[in-house]
Amino acid sequence: MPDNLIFEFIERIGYVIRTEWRKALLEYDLQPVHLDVLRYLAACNRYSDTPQGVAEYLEITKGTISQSIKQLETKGFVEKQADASDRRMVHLHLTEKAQALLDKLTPPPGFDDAMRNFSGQEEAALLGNLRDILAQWQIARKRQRFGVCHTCRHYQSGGAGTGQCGLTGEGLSAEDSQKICREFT
Amino acid sequence: MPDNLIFEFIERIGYVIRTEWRKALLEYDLQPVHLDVLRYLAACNRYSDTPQGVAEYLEITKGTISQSIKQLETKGFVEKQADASDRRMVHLHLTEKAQALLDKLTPPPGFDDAMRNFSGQEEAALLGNLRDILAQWQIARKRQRFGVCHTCRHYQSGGAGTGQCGLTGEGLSAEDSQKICREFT
DNA sequence: TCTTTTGGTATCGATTCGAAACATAATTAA
DNA sequence: TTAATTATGTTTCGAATCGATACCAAAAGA
Repeated sequence: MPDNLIFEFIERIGYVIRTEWRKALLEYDLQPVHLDVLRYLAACNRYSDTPQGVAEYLEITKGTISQSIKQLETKGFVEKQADASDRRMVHLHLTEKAQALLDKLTPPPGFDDAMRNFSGQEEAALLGNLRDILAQWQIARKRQRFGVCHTCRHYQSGGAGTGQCGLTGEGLSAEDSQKICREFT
Repeated sequence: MPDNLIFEFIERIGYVIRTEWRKALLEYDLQPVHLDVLRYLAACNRYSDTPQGVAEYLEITKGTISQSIKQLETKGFVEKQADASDRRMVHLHLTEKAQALLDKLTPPPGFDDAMRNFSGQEEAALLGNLRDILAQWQIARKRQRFGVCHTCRHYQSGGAGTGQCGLTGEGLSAEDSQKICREFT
């Protein structure tokens, strides 16, 4: 059962990642879920930086995530900004304090050292395999899909990495195009 | 930053694993930590199937794990057995109900499908890489080491997969030798 | 206009988790 | 032997997660 072994190792490494994070977060008086939220906000685009977007990505109910965001706001890691056109919506922005925390904890202490013996070729192969597993699994799960903007069906290239979203009509910078979008199709 | 990308993918797959488990466990009225405990007990040997062993492996305080084990016992997934020689110690055994749950959830639904396109060669390479990362990281972390019995310094081979533990002097079956031990050195 | 949908918040109960205190048994030192 | 220390496990406390549910307000549709 080689499939099972691969699963076991990914799961165990994942567990160690969470353990390292949990211990590191104690100093900041934060819970694991808070880091998950911050990591998502750092990676998502401006259509997806709302409580609902966080809830869908983390597959947690919005009522629950509302509480976690409240904590993050109180502690100065997140700022809320009302949407200009839709008064129901709230956009969430990371503070510098949050960015510093992410820089420190991604990847967690020691992980990079563990990769030191890998060649560039091995890394590329490993990365490709992991990407495949995740992509195939996402398809099998048939869940709400999140994807990187510039690989979306709505994305219209405008050259030099910039583009336009066919769904909203808005222009997208090169940076925008690299981020995760909840409207991804 | 290819290291970072590899980390990101392992972390994300790990997150999806936990999400699938969390949803599946709702039906059984169990929390994620309960499955972690059951998985450890299924993999550890008779020197390590105690509350303390669980706590060390999961890197959670023993007071916390004591509560989780209480739940598992009440719900019929675990049975406690007093140690014959040390009256402080308690050994934890999985019930058939627990074994059935593990069989169903490991790996979680859909994961095997995601591996379908891999060749035997690719799988072997991937497995080797993951094994390396975990091993190197464990060394870098310098934490309490857990390891498979037959790779331990105390293990003395007796042929045909069986052996003897140089620490306790006890005989070890072929099955024992494949399990995780907290006395691993 | 009326209804439905969507985004967000608030509250409840069960549970996790770290921390600390505690009880008991085993081990070590005097 | 006796006393101090260490190890295993339980209990209790407070803060937080999480699912479930109800609720409010704004937007979208009929």
